[in-house]
Amino acid sequence: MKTVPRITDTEWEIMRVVWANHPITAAEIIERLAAADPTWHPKTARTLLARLVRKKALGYEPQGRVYVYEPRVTERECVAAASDSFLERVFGGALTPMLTHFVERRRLTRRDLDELRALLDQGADSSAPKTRRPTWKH
Amino acid sequence: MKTVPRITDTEWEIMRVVWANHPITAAEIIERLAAADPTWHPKTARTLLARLVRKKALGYEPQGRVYVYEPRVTERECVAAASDSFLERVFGGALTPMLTHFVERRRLTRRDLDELRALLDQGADSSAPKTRRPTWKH
DNA sequence: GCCTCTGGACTACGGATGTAATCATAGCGC
DNA sequence: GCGCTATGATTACATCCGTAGTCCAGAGGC
Repeated sequence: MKTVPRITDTEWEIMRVVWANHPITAAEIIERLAAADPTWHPKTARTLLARLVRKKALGYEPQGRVYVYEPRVTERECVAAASDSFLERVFGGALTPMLTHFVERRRLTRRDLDELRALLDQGADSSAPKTRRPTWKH
Repeated sequence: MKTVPRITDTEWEIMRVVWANHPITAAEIIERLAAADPTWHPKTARTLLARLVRKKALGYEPQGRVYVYEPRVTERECVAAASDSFLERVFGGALTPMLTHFVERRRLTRRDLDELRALLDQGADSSAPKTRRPTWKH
């Protein structure tokens, strides 16, 4: 099982841009970041790009005198890793309480609910390792 | 809206022990941590306790010559804050994709599924907020 | 050809984090 | 009474993170 590098808060913003637009130059990444949030400083973005390369979350290819970036980890992998880590940290690994928590926040539209119901129906037949029950009651 | 202090990975382990067992002394916290994971070093735990007090996540009361700790933030608050932050970071704030992701991992028992279905049904009755549409896209 | 500008490389720096060791002090066993 | 021990206080320290600034070399304008 491949281990993905740990992506930090701000790094996620960069990764999302790259995943959605690769191959992409630093200049364009910076432009898109700034479009979404004008407080992004170009230097900061470049530093983070370098760090992501060092972490092997991104790769690049010199193209003339600039670099063109590519993800070296998929969004799926990273989402899965971050999700596992979150689940473990906050819910002690217990999946159902976590889902319960989110569903209870009731910010779901009727359509969301239908969608999820359909998903649950599909999921009904799969083998399921039991999740660790949390010590606290929900 | 009260802002809860940011609880880090290892701090969560301590907080879970305190939430489940307060009021509780440092010695007992350390004992419980070590029981769950023998690699916990007492000194490390004490450092983290001090930090959690500084962050006002915990409070204490001298009881003879030892401290008795109490949470100063509820588990609910912290779970909600951590969940929001996770949702924002990894899913850009989009709730349904997040739920979809977890349900798709198919680690749910049939009973979990039933439970969730029941929850969804409840949610459907109680005002599906089509007026309070969130700003983020699904 | 020279100067400027841009893009990547390297440097900076305070605060957070994980992991612990050292210090000082107050009881407790003897 | 006195030293050992447990407990909280203080200190340590390498990394990581967010946020930039400085340095240097090549490309282009003129």
